[in-house]
Amino acid sequence: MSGDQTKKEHVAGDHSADEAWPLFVEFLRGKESRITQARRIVFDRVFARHDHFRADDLAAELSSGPDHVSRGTVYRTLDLMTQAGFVQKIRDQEVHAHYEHIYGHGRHHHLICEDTGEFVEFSSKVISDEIDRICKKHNFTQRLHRLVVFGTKV
Amino acid sequence: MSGDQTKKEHVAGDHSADEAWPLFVEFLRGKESRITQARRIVFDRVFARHDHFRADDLAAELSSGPDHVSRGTVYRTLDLMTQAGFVQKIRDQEVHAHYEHIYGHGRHHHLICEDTGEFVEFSSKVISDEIDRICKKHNFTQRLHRLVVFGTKV
DNA sequence: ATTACTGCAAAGCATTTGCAAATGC
DNA sequence: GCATTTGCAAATGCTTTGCAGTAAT
Repeated sequence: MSGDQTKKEHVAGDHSADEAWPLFVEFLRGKESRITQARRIVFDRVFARHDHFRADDLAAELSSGPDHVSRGTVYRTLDLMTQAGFVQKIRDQEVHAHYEHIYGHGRHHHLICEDTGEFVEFSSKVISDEIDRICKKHNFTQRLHRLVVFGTKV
Repeated sequence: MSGDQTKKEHVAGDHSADEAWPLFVEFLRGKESRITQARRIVFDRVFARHDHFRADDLAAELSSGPDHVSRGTVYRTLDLMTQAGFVQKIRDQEVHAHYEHIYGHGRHHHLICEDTGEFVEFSSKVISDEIDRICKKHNFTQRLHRLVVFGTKV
């Protein structure tokens, strides 16, 4: 294992949720939204996990047991937490699979404007070389990579 | 408009489909699969488009009219074309949204092993700097970027 | 008390699948 | 003629939503 691989060793009763919670409270107050039990439960569970997770899994996890929170509320809370910047949705914008034909195209990447939906394609040898280097370092055989930049065209 | 933005000026009766078709035929033969009308229609339509498209849109487009092909067949053909390397699915692997909490985490990217599902996180200043440079060049204000590398861990 | 939030179950929606009929070989 | 593929419609699986009841302010 390569030394710089991000390690995530956290104890179960991680207290980062406790640290972060007041910030979420502030965020909710700012939106005239309420501080509820269900939101606290979801918030804690998100911070108890230190991996990527699916909204669906979290919802399933919380659908039974003492800290019961319904599916709908889990999704709604996750959305709030995303707005507040506590979680990131790994696949924002792209709700469904998109395709493009690549015959005769070079591999390229996209700048996607969140206002208009326009996109600009670009490619960069600097980036592909760097990715090659990183893969080599991690003994990883690359099949393809994908880079998307979200923002706004000024 | 920036000069190097990829322009895609193609005439309607683009002939790249005709050029590429024999290769697809070869691919299908190699799999003992059949060369059918429906496949040809989908193939042509994909090449007639020069933008990103959704499988669903294409299916809707082909669900009526003279060149009728059913939804199921569109999806199945798109899958074959992906295997054959004529199209790329912009969002492969990730069928549903994943989340991760980012409080206290630096922005990072992932190498995802397609065999085991394992992933390695990494970050690279070289890459973020290059992206900044490209955004600047295109007068683009970046909100976030996402980079994923698919492959196998050896 | 008022208003937002929750739980539930139903609706949505892209995608997949089963199966009888059609088509390619 | 036989096997694969198609079309259709039903099923799937995640996500969203409407609404009546519940909790927060």
